[in-house]
Amino acid sequence: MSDIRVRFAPSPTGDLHIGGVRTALFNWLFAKNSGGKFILRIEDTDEARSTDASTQVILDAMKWLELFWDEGPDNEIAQYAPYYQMKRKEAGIYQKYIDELIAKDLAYPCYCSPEEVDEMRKKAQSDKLPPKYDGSCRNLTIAQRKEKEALGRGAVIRFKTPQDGKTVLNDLIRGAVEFDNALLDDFVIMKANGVPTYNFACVIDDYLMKITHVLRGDDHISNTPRQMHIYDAFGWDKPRFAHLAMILGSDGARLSKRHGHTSVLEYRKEGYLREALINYLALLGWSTPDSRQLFTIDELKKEFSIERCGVSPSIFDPAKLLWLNGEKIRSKTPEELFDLFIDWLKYTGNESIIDGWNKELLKSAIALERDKIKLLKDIPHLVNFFFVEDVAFDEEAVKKVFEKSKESASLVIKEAAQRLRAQSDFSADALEKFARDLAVEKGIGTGKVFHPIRAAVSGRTQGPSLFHMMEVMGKDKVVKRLDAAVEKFFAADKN
RNA sequence: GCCGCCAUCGUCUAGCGGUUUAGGACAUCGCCCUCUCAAGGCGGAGAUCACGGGUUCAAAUCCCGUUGGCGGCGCCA
Repeated sequence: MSDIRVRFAPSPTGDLHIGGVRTALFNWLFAKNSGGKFILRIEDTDEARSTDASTQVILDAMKWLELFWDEGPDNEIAQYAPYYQMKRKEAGIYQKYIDELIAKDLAYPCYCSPEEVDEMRKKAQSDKLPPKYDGSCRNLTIAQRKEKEALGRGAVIRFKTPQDGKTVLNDLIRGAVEFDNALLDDFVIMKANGVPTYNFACVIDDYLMKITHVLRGDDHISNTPRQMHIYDAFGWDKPRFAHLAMILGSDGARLSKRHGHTSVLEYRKEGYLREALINYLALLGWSTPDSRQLFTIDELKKEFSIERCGVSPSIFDPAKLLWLNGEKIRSKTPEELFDLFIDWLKYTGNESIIDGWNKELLKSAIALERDKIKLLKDIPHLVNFFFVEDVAFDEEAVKKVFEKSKESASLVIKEAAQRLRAQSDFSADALEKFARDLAVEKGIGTGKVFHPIRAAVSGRTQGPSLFHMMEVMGKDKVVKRLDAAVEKFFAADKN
């Protein structure tokens, strides 16, 4: 049993998106790989934007992907609970550490208004300096503070950031990254409303929850020196940091709505399998020396390592995800696929699609079409012709197969309708023999026999292997459909 | 503007100084298989390893610079 503890700490301000899941996945894989613990912590300190609905969506998405957490919401370990930062705030956890910092003179109240601070930053920027808070309130005397308070000015708490020297982050993925401390300002660690800011709450919680490795997107890399200073202020050991390269959209810009689906649940709705999404995401920023593509989730848990994570950003490629989904679908047994399809119908509220459909027939039909399924949502269209009362003939089938060679099509369908009535062996093999014999007997090509039968029975030019399809449909239905086709297209013909 | 990160086929990547005519996968194209559509098999095209300097007998691999992309610079996380 290792002592490794990692966490995924999303803020519930929207759906769980692709980048977020990738971070969650890598943390989870790392925990599983090392026998460590995976913790889920909800960072809901943005009161304006955080919503319960959003929290629920994140939890649901994690559960769908089966990225189960060892500790977190619904699985609270007393020693570390709660796992929601606002609840932790209410428990006074952060205030205690704020007080400690103030007592040590490592933090101080700042009475400047947001507008005033904004001015400072603008001025610094116009002087070609990094935009910084100017430290006005850094060395206020007690009397001066009282004076400001008397004026009714609310205060935030700022951290006294060291202004000398450099901070070196030894990133597990990137190596040493240096930051000049003079470029950092006294950032806010507690807002005027008493809620801690991200950079503070994150450190306190990671410390309290005994997080050993912080694996996160590299959009956090410049936050890291600030957080490191807080660890130092308390004299705490720091976790190891590892910053993952970002996932970008097709145009190289940050992944967003205009690149298509960004929410995990949208992928679920489309009929992607969790294995496909996980396998695909694992390949975005991680690889093995042999550049292998296909992994089961167990294999991923076994193979994953932070050392093999890449440093350069990657572009999200929907085409490859789609291919991977097909691969995963093909690796399922017909029973598994059937269950997956039923789950998908329930999830999307589309159960009525299969009303009246025979479940065994559906299972067989899915099995027949498996190689063609890219998304679970493809299934209804691929198999619905098995179940309809009257075959819907698509125009192409009628034109290409019935009208082009009307004479032979008519002959074939009429013969088939008549003879198959008496066919006792309705297995695919027997049916194929029947069709081939018919072709020889009438002196026409097998194509001219097979295609009309397919069109008559399914209404389409494309479909599963013809004779397996007929076997699965069964004699009654096949004969009935052949009769109907004769009636509809060839009734007037003499033969 | 300041700081940081990054830079190999269209895309994901392998490569960690010589074994490289830069390998694999997706996408794309062609052929084969074949009752259709897929799936599968085989093959093609696709990368002057962003550019420019070094270091070295030898560089995609190490160093510096340039350019470009991205990220951060909030009482957002």
